[in-house]
Amino acid sequence: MKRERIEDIAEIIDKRGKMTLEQLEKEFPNVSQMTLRRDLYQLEEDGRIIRVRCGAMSVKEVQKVSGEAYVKKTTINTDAKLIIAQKAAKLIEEGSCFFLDGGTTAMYLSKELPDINCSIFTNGIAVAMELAQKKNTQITVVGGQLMKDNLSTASPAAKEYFAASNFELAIVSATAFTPENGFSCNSQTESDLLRQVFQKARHVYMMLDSSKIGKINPFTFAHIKDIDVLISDDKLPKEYKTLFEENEVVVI
Amino acid sequence: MKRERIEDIAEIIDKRGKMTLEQLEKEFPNVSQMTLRRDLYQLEEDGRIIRVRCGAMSVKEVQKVSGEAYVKKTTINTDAKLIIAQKAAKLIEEGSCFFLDGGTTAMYLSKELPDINCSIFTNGIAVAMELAQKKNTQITVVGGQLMKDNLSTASPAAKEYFAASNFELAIVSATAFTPENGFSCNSQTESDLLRQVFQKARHVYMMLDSSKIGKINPFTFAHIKDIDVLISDDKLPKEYKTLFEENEVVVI
DNA sequence: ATCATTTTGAAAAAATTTAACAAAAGGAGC
DNA sequence: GCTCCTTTTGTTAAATTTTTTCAAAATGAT
Repeated sequence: MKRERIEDIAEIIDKRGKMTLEQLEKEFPNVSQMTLRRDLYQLEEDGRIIRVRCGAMSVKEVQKVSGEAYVKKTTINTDAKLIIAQKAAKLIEEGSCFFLDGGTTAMYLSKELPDINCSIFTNGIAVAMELAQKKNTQITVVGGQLMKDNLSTASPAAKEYFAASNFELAIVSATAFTPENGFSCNSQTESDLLRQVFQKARHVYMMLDSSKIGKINPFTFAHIKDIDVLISDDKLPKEYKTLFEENEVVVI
Repeated sequence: MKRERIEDIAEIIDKRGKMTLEQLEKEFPNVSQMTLRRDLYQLEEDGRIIRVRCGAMSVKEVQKVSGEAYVKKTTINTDAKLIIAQKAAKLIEEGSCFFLDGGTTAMYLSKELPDINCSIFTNGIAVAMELAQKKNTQITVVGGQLMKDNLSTASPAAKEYFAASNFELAIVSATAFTPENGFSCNSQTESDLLRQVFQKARHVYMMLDSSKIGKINPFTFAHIKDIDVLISDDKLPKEYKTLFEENEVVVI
């Protein structure tokens, strides 16, 4: 019972790389915080995790990123992004073929994604590296100039790039959304790339965490009517939900 | 002053593996605890340490503790690769524009490369991530299918890809070399990509650690006459050195 | 030399972590 | 099944660490 729980904790920390105590409490609602703390202590003794402020991180995670630079994960709206990623992961079918952007939410999705046979196009190199750990996925990186802030690539040559590629689904996220300005991001080439992607894809799933609503970024790449499914978190305001639904967007 | 202190802190933490704030205060008696905290925060952002309760620990240390999976790969002839990388780093000039492959040696080079203004094309996503840390480099990722074993991309569409790109220098490494079979690797698309690169580049620097000499891989992408400079380690046999020099290759 | 920006220090405020002890749960032996 | 003993767990309070805040000092550019 105890042993089992500790195993579960280790596993979940390995998978997510990092867990706050708060998150662990949500995962294990029937034990107290103190018990979880004691479990973490033991896992630290076993050398499987490193306890940090507010939680713990996986030793494996640190080792994994050893080749590259270990980049601190952004903690902004972590929970929301995770929830969205988990929802999105459930929508991916074995054998499918889709485009995934290079954002933070996509990073979470990469981790949550089961190791199924599927083919993924991405413009995020961190996403690509994460996906590379899976055995059954086929990954294609869209080349182009690297934007250091989000580790994504974008290139005006995307059009030629996609000429011989096919994917029926695009899963992307925006950095800002308003009903008037639609979905926007802060890079023109990225915006262009996404437009190309949308032309190719038959279906578009938009991952949008609620903190992005009401914000505007310089480059709009899509409007409500361009997407088929909106994946968001619990805090999505009702009026937005109905707005999307009125436009025939499935809100999850 | 600040930068220097942060460097010192990083060094001492790397050296000892772990430092409490209390210990750091003794090491740096003329700054306040708060300053040290802020320094640690920054080092964490840079990915060099992990802050834990009461202090911080070195990321390197964590990797050492039980890091066999990834480290295994990188310890084969590590010294040789580092030496080669350091030699290569000295050859890079400010403002230059070059192609760098995605191999392990290139990874070392990325780390050794000074943060100078230059433009780099690469097909290695781990290399790209490493380079992304530098402020002054411009990075372009060559897209294509991702090979999970070496985290490199390659695509038959490379030709079109390079159509509008220019670089005068290519810095690559081979996984095998014999005088008869030339430089070879074990992926056909990678081999094709490198041939394209060689057509574009005016000069080619080959990084070859001595352990690769005498080995043959399935796909040859270059011969002695195709390269201009050979960067190797101390264990390069003399007969090979003269062989290269006879073919007008500069051996470093 | 002056102004703006960055860095630093001190103390208060806000956490999180540890400690302590009692209650509950398991388990061995009869 | 029951008792005793050990292990595990939960609650609360105490200790400690971390973060925040704001003003002073240092730095650097014009």
